[in-house]
Amino acid sequence: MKRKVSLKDIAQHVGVSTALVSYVLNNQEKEKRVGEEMAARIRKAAGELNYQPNQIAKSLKSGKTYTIGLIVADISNPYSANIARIIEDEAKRNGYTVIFGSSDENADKSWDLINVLLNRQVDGFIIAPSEDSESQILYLKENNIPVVLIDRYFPSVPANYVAIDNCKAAYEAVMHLIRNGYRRIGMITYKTKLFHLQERVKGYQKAIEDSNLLDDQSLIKEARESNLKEEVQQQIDELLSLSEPIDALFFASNKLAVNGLKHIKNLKIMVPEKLAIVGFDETEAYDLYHCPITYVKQPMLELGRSAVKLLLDVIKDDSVKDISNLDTELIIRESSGNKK
Amino acid sequence: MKRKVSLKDIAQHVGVSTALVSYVLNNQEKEKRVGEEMAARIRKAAGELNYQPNQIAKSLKSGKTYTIGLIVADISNPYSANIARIIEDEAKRNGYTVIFGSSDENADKSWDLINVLLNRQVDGFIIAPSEDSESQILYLKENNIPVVLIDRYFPSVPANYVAIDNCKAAYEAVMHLIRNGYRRIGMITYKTKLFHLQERVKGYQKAIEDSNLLDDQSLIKEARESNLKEEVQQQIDELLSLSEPIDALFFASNKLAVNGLKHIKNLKIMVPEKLAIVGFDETEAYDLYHCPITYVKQPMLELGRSAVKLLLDVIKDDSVKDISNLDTELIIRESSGNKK
DNA sequence: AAACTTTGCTTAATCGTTTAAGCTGTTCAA
DNA sequence: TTGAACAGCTTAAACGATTAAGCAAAGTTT
Repeated sequence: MKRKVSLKDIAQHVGVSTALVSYVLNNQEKEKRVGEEMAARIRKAAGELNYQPNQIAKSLKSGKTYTIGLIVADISNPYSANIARIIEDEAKRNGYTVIFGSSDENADKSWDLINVLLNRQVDGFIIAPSEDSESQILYLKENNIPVVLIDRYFPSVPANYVAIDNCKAAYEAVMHLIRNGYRRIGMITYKTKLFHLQERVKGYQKAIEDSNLLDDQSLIKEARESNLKEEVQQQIDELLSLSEPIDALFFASNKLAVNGLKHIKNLKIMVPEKLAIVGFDETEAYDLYHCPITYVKQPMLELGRSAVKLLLDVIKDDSVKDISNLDTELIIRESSGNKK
Repeated sequence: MKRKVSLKDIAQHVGVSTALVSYVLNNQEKEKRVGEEMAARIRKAAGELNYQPNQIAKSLKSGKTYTIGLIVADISNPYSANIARIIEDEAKRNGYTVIFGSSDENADKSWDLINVLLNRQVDGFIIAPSEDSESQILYLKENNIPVVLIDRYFPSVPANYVAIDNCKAAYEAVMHLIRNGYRRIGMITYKTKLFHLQERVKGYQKAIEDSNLLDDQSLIKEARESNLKEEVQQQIDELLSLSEPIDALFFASNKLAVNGLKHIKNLKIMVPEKLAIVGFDETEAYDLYHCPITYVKQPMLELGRSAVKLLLDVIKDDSVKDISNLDTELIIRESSGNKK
């Protein structure tokens, strides 16, 4: 690799010290009293030699890398990829670049990633924390490393976060089903301690209670990420073969919904006539289902942008802001239509 | 932010020079003849102080950042996100991290990104090049900056690349339709000069010719990325209202296919009875369509991994390897079933 | 003309590492 | 008892930038 042009090269080329070159190229000519003619010569040389400052050297000196570490569950998941894209754009708009890593919902991997990124001196983190990673967030906070949580957070860990009101979102989704005449509503979620998913269950339960429906715990099924496809299939089978089978099904994520819908399609169950469906989060797959799926839509743009803005604020003045939960929107389509 | 522990801190703590600490922590104690007891004390101190080396400083010294710059069209696109994830994993396995950027198929943005990443001293690039970005690749090559192109390449620009044989893949997809009895096969592609998409058209045409079907240019439609939804709809309408309408449709990408399928669903056209469909690239959306879509599957894992391996080879010894085109697989499902 | 002030530049330290070169003291062969 | 060989450490320069401090020459004030 051809060695890059450095400040020194310009200095030698013009016949001055590197200090002068640095002043001029950082537009400090006025404050630092650099001669007009000299400044012009330096700028000209920098242009001719196509000088590009070495950010690594700058970073070492300044202690700032203008880099954000982004840790998501899995960058190949549409939800993560979407957020990543928005964060990328907002970061770029502010002169930051993004280094990312996928934790696979695994606390060990997440810890690894945090360390790798810390060693690369990221200025701060945006993290969608995985289960059992409370201590990692605490560690960052204790060391005064700027962090903003996104999508999820731990009620036990005081930290800046940007998220939706999951309980409310689930509540509204289920209430919508109830209003449309459904009475036996099943829910499929992940087997996890993650607070935001617990909240979705809580919202579901609150809607059931508020509507004086039978609060039947056996209607709530928990699938494990590791064996998702099989467990979702089995759980749908169970929900459908109850003595009082379900007439509606609420999925706690788009991945769960897509897996479930494949099975429901194979079973040739009429949606929404026999079974109404509401999903969580967007995916283009919802549109291709024979009857478009109703789903809870998160304000992705706002989530991503707020996360970056909040992080940059924290990086700037280290103060803890708080962010209110963002509102979701229920996109109502045919899959949750009125019960015949 | 609490200042991090540096080599100097350890040195002072133990009462030795930083050089010694560096030798020990880099496991050069034998070569550099460091006393056993001393080495142990240094290691102990490093552990107690929780020393983490500053990669920025290392990079400045070594000229290596162990960072790969990844430029894709759009990280929120499932194809890009998938590749990104594979690249991330393979990079991590080799001690590299990934900085990414989305070019939005725009040469100016791509040039911006290259410069930003160059200033951050990435050791090399993996790029899915956008239209009209030949000069950028040439620039990198001229400056001996390691680059590997992925998914796409320019026949006019000699460069390392990892890609599939797009012509062959399209040929096989269309031949499959022909073998199943379809005769009027339309194709929807992007309006672009990008070689890999031209190749897909070429493969389509070759299949038509080899089968002695009517080579009708009006069956090939080109939609513009900027106005995709509307143009795809209109073009499907056109293809269906020809005096001799199409009985099969080949989409050059998954994004085109998903947009097209939404329209076809709204038109209530029976697939594959009235219209057979073959798509390009995977998406979970294909599975939820009432009749699962046949598609060309790229060997994503191999593409991503080969790209990283090739790049690391180039970084190591600067020699130009060549990579053969990888094979695709046609995943045959109901949407291209035998013509009744 | 002496005493400041201003202008326009240079010097050198610094960030946290790496690493070639040098310095001391011990051991051992001749 | 001299000096070569070696073990075990330190010194200092370097990577490429930033920036406080200093210095010489010219200009201004009294």
